[in-house]
Amino acid sequence: MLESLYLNLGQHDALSDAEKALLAGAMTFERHFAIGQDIVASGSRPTYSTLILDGLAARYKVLEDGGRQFTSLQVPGDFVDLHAFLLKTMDHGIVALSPCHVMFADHARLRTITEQAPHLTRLLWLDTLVDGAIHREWIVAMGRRSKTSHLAHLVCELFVRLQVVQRTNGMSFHLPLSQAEMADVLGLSVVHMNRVIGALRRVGVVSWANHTVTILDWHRLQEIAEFDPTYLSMMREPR
Amino acid sequence: MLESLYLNLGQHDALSDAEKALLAGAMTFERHFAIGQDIVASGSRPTYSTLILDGLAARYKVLEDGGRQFTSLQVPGDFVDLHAFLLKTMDHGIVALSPCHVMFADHARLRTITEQAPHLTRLLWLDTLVDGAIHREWIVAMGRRSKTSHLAHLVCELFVRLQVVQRTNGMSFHLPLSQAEMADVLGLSVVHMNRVIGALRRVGVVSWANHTVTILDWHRLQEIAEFDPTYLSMMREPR
DNA sequence: AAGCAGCCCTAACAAATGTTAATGCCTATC
DNA sequence: GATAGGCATTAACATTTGTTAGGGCTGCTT
Repeated sequence: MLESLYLNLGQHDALSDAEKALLAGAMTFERHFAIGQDIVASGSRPTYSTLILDGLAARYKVLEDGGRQFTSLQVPGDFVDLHAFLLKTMDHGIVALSPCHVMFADHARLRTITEQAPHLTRLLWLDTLVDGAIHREWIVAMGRRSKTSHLAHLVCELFVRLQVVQRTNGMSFHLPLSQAEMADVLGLSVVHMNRVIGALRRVGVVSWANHTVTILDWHRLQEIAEFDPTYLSMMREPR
Repeated sequence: MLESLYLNLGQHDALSDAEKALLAGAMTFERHFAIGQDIVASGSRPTYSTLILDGLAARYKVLEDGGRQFTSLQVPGDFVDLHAFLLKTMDHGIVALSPCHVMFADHARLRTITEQAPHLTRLLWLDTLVDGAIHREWIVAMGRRSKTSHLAHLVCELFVRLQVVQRTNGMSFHLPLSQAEMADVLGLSVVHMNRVIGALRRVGVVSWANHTVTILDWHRLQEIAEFDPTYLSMMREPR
């Protein structure tokens, strides 16, 4: 059940059986969310953190004019709101972009982990640090990359992250976002999002249909994106 | 000497004298950096984390075409690279934007803190979580705010963060960035950065000269920015 | 005093991106 | 099988943003 979480945390450093048991012990009930449902509401003060077992979710903020911006995409094995364990108040919402199967980790039990399992605590901390590293990469992409490069970078990132938790199929993966939702990821208008996707298709590095992205030329895609996965810390080493 | 750090961490939750002593005990030597010098190099694997005692620094990435993007601004009391304690490899550089007085915290002693001081560990973790929250706010600003609003938001954020560590002077604060550097914060060209600053001046909410920003109309500035400081977690509560 | 470099600022024009609107293709529903 | 709604796509046009170039100011060096 928690295989994705073990794969996610375990990519950075070895995870002992005792630590896996501690994680399992922190879990409480499961739940399913339908597309478009809020998994966590902005402004709430959750007493548990949400682990994605299956599905795709996103953090987002909404502005007064109705504009929405996604600030992250969350894949299976991700805690979508582990930060709320210490930040306490959610300053953004989290929405299900596909049907989501999730499980909740009780904050009181997470606190016990911080008191009794320092190494596991560091791995959970690390998980939120990788989160931050991804945010920084997004900031760079939004500020200084061409839109095509930004999109290419996102495709690279998602492919690699999904591969870690075994959600890729050869060079393909499922990406259930509409172009309007993609526009809210990149910060573009829907029309321009369509142009940019078209551009990436036209150069022949990806095919993209029926919510399935297939990377046709990984080398060239990585080149367009200037993608360097260092920021994902996928190296297994003592932490 | 570590007053700024205590103010920074202490804004979120009470910091005991014992914890202050632990922090002080983790510190090693100090150093000064001149404007433009790299405090931490991209690609390095530091064995200590850098605390700003005084000055302004920034994280940045450089793209192949020479474009630079700042991903955060760091003020006194901030650890600029606390994340490197667990991420190990720096995927970005950190540069001094003003003369910087810094102090280094040894990673081995930070590890000891994670093993013996759970509450302090959570506060350090929290510090990096606020970092992430700021990143998310920047992503929203870059993606969905007008450039004027983005700049206004940045001014609000800096003012509030500097106020916590007592680096404001009434409604003014020192901002030693050239417009070219500001452009690398917002992801704009220098020319457009100049236009946007001019726009904010013209509406009369800030004055901005000699590297000093003065907020003339906080209420209206906050309105333009849609600034809500929740994400900075400035509420003192048990963590 | 002259010269130089860095920075702010502006103008004129080019390119990227947004807006509005329309079309066609699906699929779900009645 | 008719209809409506959601989505991808395109066109035409408006607005924002970037590029290139240059002027003026300041502080520093020679």
